[in-house]
Amino acid sequence: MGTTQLETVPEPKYWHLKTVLSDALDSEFEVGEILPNERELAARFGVARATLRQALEQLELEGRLQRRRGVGTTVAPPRMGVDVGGEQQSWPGSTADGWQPVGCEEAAPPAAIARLLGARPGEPVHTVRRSRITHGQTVAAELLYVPGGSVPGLTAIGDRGAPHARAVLRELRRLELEGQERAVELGSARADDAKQLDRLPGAPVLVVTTRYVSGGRTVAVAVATYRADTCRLTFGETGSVQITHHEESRRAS
Amino acid sequence: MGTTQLETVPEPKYWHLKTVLSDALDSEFEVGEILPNERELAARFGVARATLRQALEQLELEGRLQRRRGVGTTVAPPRMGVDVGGEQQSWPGSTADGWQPVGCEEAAPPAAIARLLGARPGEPVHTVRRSRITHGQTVAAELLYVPGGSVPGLTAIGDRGAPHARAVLRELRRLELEGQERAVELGSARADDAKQLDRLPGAPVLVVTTRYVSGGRTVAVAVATYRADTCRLTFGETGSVQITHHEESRRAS
DNA sequence: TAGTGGTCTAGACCACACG
DNA sequence: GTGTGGTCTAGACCACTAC
Repeated sequence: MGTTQLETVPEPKYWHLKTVLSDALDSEFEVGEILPNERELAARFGVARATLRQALEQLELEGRLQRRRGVGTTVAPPRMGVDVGGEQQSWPGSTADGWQPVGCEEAAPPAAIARLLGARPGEPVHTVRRSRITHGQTVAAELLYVPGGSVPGLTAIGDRGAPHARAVLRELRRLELEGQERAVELGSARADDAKQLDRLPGAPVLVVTTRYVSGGRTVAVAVATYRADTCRLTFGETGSVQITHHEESRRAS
Repeated sequence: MGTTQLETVPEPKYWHLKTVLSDALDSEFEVGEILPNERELAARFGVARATLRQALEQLELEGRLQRRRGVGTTVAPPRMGVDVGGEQQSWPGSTADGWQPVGCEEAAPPAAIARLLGARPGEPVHTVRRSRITHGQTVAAELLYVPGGSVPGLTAIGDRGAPHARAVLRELRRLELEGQERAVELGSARADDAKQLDRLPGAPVLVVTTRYVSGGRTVAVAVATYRADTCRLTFGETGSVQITHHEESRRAS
């Protein structure tokens, strides 16, 4: 990537730096390769470390880099496409799509969720925690809120374990699914989700909120947080859209 | 929000600060209200301005704040739900959903797009630029790539204006749409998109890539960048999912 | 123990909006 | 001009990983 000094340009240094690094990643580095450390890079480009970090942060946000404390900065592989079910309506857990229950507890959902579920604020509901694992990596952490009224077959209060989580999902599948609504937005990982995703708290995540409707009522709400750095959410029938935004950004000359 | 000094805690100051500010936003501020400036806030909390900014950046990423240079920091309204068509397959521009053509030019698409379209690298295609305006605000900027072969009705090379963009869309609608695939990922705004969205370059955006299929071939590819700070993408039939991640984060006590 | 990225400081100057 | 957020610097120390 050379020892190029940055010229005096009207655009921010970190922005220019990002471009230079991005090009270098394409031409001079392999996926998984480790970059020189931040102090070294900053010196090489003649900028303060904070400025360099601003460029690295953007590249990490775009999924080009992966940084791990105590280890170093490596070139990230292209984002993996993760299907989040565009067409077919289905209950969570009905297919082997990489989701696996982690645990379950009875807890009062956030006020907004309680409102959606038509539950009294503060009333505890089944709260199933799941992980989605793709290519050996945890790509999403989910909380599924199920009011007791949706799964009347369950009597005993949960034992907080994966078996009980599976029982809740099993009961849910007995209902006829009439429809579901989905929304995607940007968020930052809470401490618990971050731990599950092997990221630091505050890491950028894509939050997928799903509302399950049966019998004209909202019977469950799922909030899944996907790692924004490594995932591309796909909705198509085949999921074969193979463009990454990173490639799109490099306009042809 | 008081003059509380931060105690010595094991968690990062900016993270704690974010929590404090978030609570203050809920209880002591109205939407649109302007916050004290950064130097004032930093002094009030006894931290360096850079540390305070780290907290503000996160809150802006989550759509809680809006910062404008030369103006100040204001409390953002809840994110608006923007429908990106979950069920119905439709050509772009077929309904009055807020999209409006801005211009059109003949240009060589990025290599990845050319590959998808089955076009030779470097071969120019119709490139339609559109804006999506919702509630008076530009929420998305889109580039729609249409190879000449997909719209044989068009003869003359474009005049780079909105009329020609409309002509391309009109011709596209003559084809029978067989299917479409969609993907969503996190990106940062290029300079041109940022300008269209009234944001600074590098602002976080949700990139929606759509592949349109007709006659077994990919006849068009659209890359739409949505403002991640102000938008929640909805895919449901009615789009009535009203939870925001911000509300979800505040777990009930 | 050595080396990495993560956090934090106390300044400085710049670009932009508004009166 | 004045005040705002945006950029940048040159340090310091901390938390974590791996040897």
